[in-house]
Amino acid sequence: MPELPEVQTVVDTLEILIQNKRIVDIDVKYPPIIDNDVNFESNVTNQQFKSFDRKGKFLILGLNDGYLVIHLRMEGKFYVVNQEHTLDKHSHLVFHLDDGQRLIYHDVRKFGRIHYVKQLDKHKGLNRLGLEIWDDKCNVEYLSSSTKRRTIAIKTLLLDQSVISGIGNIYANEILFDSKIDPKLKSNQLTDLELERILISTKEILDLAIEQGGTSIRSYTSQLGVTGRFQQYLKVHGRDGQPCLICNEPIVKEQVNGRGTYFCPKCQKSSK
DNA sequence: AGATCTACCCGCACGC
DNA sequence: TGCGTGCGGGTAGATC
Repeated sequence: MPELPEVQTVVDTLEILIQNKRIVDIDVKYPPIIDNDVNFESNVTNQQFKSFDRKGKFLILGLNDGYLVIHLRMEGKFYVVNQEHTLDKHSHLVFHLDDGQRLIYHDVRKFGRIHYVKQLDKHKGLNRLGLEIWDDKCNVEYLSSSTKRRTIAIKTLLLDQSVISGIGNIYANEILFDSKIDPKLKSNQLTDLELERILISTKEILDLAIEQGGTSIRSYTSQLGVTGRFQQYLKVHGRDGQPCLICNEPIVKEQVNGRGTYFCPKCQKSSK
């Protein structure tokens, strides 16, 4: 499933494949993918792809006028294919490009959303995002301003995109294992030292994951022919029942706020 | 008002 | 083989 590093991979790949290509026609095969009203096709047709960015897990494709703000959610992906390519039933949106190729939005579970906006500050989801981990302002003071008066589990807080943007379930599990913190610990019980460890682990893990092209789990590949290699670095996610790589204690899986949570009960034991 | 919780979207994978 | 259920990112709306 695409998380921040996968989205970055998609951005980088699309920039190479469709930079300056013009959209000559659009087929919307499954309209709920499009968040806009009926004007989507007329707003977007005849525009070129000019810029390629990411904010949190949102993909931002800049056009001559306005932007496509895209969230791939669980299984959204893009393919660039030629005219002969046969579309399967999960291809929901087709951009016909001026070089004869087609940009396909493919999403088995139809969870992804694509929104056209004239200005980026008009997009609700983007406006809600907190700082990126690489932002100089994303320090212990910033994080503790969120944690100190909140009682939700620290793992739930890490998944809150309005605090630090871009951390998904896989990485939240990996970050807390790396920083040896109990995922169920209440946010307001963490010390500044522990918050500092979280920030360091988050940066290290996301940097490595981006370098490795993201994580491919289940069916997800960011682009035909591109497969993430981060899965081989996963230390706890999906390893329930298997020995902890540090202490050999079996990794435990529990639900925390409805999300699958993997941790080592020994290494990540809370003293509180 | 702000924090937290719950339901919802959807289709595949899995287990009985 | 077939049916029920778990899964999950973001958001809307309910509830505390």
